[in-house]
Amino acid sequence: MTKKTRAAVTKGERSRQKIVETAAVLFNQKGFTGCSMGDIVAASGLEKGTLYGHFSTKEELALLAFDYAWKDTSDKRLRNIDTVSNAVEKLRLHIDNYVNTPSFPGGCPLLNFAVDADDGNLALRTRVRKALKDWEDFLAKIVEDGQSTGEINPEIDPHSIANLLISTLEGATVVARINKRSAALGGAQRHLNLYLETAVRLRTDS
Amino acid sequence: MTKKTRAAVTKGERSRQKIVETAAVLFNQKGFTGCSMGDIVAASGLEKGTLYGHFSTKEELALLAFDYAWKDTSDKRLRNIDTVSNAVEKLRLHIDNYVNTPSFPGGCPLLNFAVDADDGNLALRTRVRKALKDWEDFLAKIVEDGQSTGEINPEIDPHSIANLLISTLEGATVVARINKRSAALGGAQRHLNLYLETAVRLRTDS
DNA sequence: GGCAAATCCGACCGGTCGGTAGAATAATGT
DNA sequence: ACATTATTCTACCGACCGGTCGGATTTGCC
Repeated sequence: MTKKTRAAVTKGERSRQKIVETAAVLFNQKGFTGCSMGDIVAASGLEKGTLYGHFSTKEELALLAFDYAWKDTSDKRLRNIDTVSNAVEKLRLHIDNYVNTPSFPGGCPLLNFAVDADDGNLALRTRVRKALKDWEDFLAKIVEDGQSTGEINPEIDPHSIANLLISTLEGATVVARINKRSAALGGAQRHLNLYLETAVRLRTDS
Repeated sequence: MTKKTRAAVTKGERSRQKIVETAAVLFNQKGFTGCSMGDIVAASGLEKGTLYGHFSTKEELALLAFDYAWKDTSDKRLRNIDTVSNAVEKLRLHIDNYVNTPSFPGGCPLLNFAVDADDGNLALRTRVRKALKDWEDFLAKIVEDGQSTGEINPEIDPHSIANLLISTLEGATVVARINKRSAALGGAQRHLNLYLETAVRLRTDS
């Protein structure tokens, strides 16, 4: 039963995971420069030497932390999207997930890391850019599929729609965070849904 | 000619101004925690003792720096708006100013300081919130005036429109910054202009 | 020119930063 | 049981952090 296969997970792997989870929250809340390795030590319960046993620099840890935070965020926003076949309905559900699902602690990681890493820190910026590209491509693909089935107006560029959805949602997130009220998010949702129905969805009659 | 009135500005005031200008750029580019007082010393040409002769803490300087950066940004976005009387035209011009005027070094200060200061730093957050409120009120006022003159659909809440414009523009700014391409800003402008014409402006005929 | 006030300089402070090294401990294969 | 390896802990490093302070220098006024 032991063989060469390990018992579930090794202890080091568990520590490693714990560090990434802790760092993801802290970096997302306080920013890369605003969060010290000491903060992560305090919050994780592990010791500094242990952290550097698993990751060689603060930046390397930040990259993994972003990946973790973004995967969590991304999964939430994509929930149940594969259960609806209608393209416009997929977009509406995505918007609803975005607006009504509690976010990763500290708010949208894409926003936080983007603003945090836009000066220098090339590796982190590249990671953020890829995350945005994946998101945009995912939405554009839905639109393209909708255009193929004749459900969506074929005259609109899929990437323009994707960009608009992302921009509006992220912007509303910024405003909502400043105001500490989610009104802006609700407004964005209403606006986008109306936009989808009036300009994106292809009218089959009238 | 000398009297008690000083010759233009005193030297201390010039230094003070230089410090604020330098700090505004640096804080906006690198963030509050990402920018050290040493950085400001190096960039301003003045010495540390001088900085603390004018400002007692880093945070106090950051408050003034934000005010400076925001005033500069705000002025640019409001350029020529008082020269047009039409409400929708004012909004369109504002959007155009936002999209096509080169921003303060480091990007929109509202965005940068908001993300930077959302953990702790109450004073700075309050400042940011007020800046957003002023902006929102300014746009809402234009909409209200437009409703009074019968130019704008009276059924839409002025603050909802203001919020939507701000959210969309700021979100496009985030996306554009990540991509290092302004495509998202152009897309946002086109979308908002269309929105203004189809849903905001009150049709007088048809 | 002289004098006081305003301004500036730069060495210095304790604390914290990211990062390191090696001893101590826990897990594993036989 | 034991040797080996994987993992963690503790103590420490030089650099830099925000902030201080007394002396040097400039400035405005008579």
